[in-house]
Amino acid sequence: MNSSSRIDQSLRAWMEATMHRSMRGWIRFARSSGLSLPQFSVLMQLRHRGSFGMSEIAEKFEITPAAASQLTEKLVQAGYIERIEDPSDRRAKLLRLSKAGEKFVVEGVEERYRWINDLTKRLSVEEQAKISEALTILIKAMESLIL
Amino acid sequence: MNSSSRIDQSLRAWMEATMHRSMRGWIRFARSSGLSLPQFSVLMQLRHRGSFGMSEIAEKFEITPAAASQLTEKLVQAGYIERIEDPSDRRAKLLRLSKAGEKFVVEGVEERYRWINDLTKRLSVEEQAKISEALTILIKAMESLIL
DNA sequence: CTTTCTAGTTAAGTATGCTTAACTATATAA
DNA sequence: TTATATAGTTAAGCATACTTAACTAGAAAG
Repeated sequence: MNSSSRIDQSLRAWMEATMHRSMRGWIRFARSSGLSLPQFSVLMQLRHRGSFGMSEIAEKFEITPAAASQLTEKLVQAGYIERIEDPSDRRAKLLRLSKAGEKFVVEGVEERYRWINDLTKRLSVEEQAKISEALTILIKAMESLIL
Repeated sequence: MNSSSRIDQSLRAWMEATMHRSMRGWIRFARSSGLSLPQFSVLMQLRHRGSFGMSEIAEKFEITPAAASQLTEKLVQAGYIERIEDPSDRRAKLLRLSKAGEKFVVEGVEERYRWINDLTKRLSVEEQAKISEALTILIKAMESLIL
């Protein structure tokens, strides 16, 4: 079986190790800011992909449009996102991060990934170069995988 | 600021990409099996760390002992974990995966990481070697970071 | 032996994220 | 123009993960 090849093993081991750490930080940050995990996820998606329609939120998170509407409502109330009318279709709404939402998410990401700094500090310049190269390859392969 | 160095950027980009994909698969698998995300997380922890006491669950997930008890109860009912008396302290319970639980989690991990296969198939042998080497360095650094 | 502390359970109540159903408003098709 | 489909909202109800409080049982300390 291919799944037990050396590189697959390494990738899995790395992901196991980082996922735990990252998830914990993520959940903590969301909670400490008074947001639920789904709410925070919506903000992350918005940051990642720019603006979104309501129905795309519903689809992405596999919930009903009603739930999506309620979910985003709270984020609007909190001032993290703006819900504007789509000029090309007046039924539709476009959701996007507000200035405050942008700031909030960036801070969250910063906090979640602070440990990466501690990690890379322990590496020599040559090691860093090797890893950068490897990750660049991986990211490129990942992108082509999605398409 | 150090956080904008090349390697940190690569690591973040890679983690952003993989986290999204992995999380989605994780949530899907948990849901499709009728487990909540916290319940599935407990199973993952048990697999990762062997057996656990109830209070450790509570601590790990930052919930009350009462909640931990209720959480695990469902997993016992479902036959995924065994709750046995700690021989060294008869108040305490040791939680561990049952045979069925073990099988279930392994299948879940398999499903979650299937895409890694698709990814590595796209890489040349040299690329794979480079990445394996890089990841090995990372994993080692990660381990020393935890200590 | 008695007191106090610790591990876990149970029950009742709360919070909330989700669903369905009914609705408004706009777009599209006949 | 009328009919149908689509985007989103609102309200009511449900499921459930969580809390607190009261409890049992065993360990540790006096």
